[in-house]
Amino acid sequence: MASTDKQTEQRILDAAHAVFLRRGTAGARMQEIADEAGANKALLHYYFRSKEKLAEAVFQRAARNLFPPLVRVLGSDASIEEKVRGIVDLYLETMSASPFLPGYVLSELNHHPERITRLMESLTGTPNGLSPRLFERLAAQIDERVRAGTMRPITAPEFVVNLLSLCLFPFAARPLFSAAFGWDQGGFDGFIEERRTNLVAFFMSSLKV
Amino acid sequence: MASTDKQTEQRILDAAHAVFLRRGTAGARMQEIADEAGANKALLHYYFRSKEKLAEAVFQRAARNLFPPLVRVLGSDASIEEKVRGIVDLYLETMSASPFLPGYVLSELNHHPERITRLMESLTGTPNGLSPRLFERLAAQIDERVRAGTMRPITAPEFVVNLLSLCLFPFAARPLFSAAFGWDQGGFDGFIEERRTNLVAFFMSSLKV
DNA sequence: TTACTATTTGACCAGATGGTTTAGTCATAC
DNA sequence: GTATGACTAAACCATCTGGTCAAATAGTAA
Repeated sequence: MASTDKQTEQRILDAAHAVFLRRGTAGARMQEIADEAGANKALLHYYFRSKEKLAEAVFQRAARNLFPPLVRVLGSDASIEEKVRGIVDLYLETMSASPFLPGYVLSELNHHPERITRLMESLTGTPNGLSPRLFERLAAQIDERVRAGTMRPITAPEFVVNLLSLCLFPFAARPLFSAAFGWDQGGFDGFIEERRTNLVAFFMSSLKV
Repeated sequence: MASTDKQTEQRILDAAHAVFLRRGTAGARMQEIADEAGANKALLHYYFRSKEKLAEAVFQRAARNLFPPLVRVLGSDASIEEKVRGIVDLYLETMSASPFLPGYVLSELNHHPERITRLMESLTGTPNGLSPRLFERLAAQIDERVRAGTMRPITAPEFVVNLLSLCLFPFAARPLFSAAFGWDQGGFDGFIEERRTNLVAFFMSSLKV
């Protein structure tokens, strides 16, 4: 129709994104994606050769949406407080817009470990699985404060794991928490909204000596 | 052969548990479950009518493994410190034994929200979706300390969400973290082992005024 | 217009999958 | 010995699913 080139491919990718996220890769059906894209099933294969290729494209896109900003913030020259606030803001904002993202990405990484290699490469830039470089700056900042006696000792991985856990888990477990605390959509949104300030306070407080 | 009644049914359930957890419900195949159970595909339908029923059974079993202990600890008369330590120990221990559990349960809850109702009922005992009762005791304990000025203000839901996030997320995101920090199996295990003490300290520290 | 390419479609296919059935084996109980 | 219930093996079925193809439909340059 009116859709030329990239228009259609993008439309398909968007539809695939939506369907894969809500059904999971194995549970997603090409037909449903086609319907959601307002397109023909054959057209999906015209642009992406197979379901697997399409899934890969969606995953890469989702991962690119999720991790590079994190690496950027952690590797920056901002202070620890700024980094914490930056990451909390980043994730609570992003995930509010697409709440299925964390669960989807984690599930994919569990079921397709081979994707992790490529993912890490695209994050570090280097083909090797070198990781420490990513958190070097952060580790140095922590070390500095610990030596100065203004922060409880904590390793960089522990720092990152804790922060990401606190940011992402509530979204991955959203149906559970919503049921447990009797939240509707608004209730959950309210919780997240408050969390933008509460979480920073909680996390920074945990670092005090 | 030598296996009577429950023996076999249990064997099938175990196999289904393993397969569903590592493939996800949609990705699991009845044939694979049969193979893993050392049984016939027809036998699966002999004990459980359909894949859906089998999946339901596995989920209920997984959930019963995951949540009731939590409710028990949180509702007990133990002090806040004891509760935190209890939950950390409980989850880091349990999840080390079956690392796919958190990801599986979260994924299921996202894809089959209708199961939550039944789950909550079995947790509270009541058919109604009443939640506050579960955390009443905890809320009172927190309130008490906040009034006494020995604890930063925090709501009971926030408390629970944070604690669960810190306990469960590392397992759900284990492939990611392992790749990011260059951990092999032993590296991850070591991290979790240290976490048993670190996490309690981290969490309690975050509650200080 | 014509010719050529990119895009789009509907019909179709082969294999996989959940599920059923049939026929029969093997203990154990009666 | 025979009836019963657990179990197996294999064939079978209806449906679903990913994937293909030839034909149709723009779109565009000559």
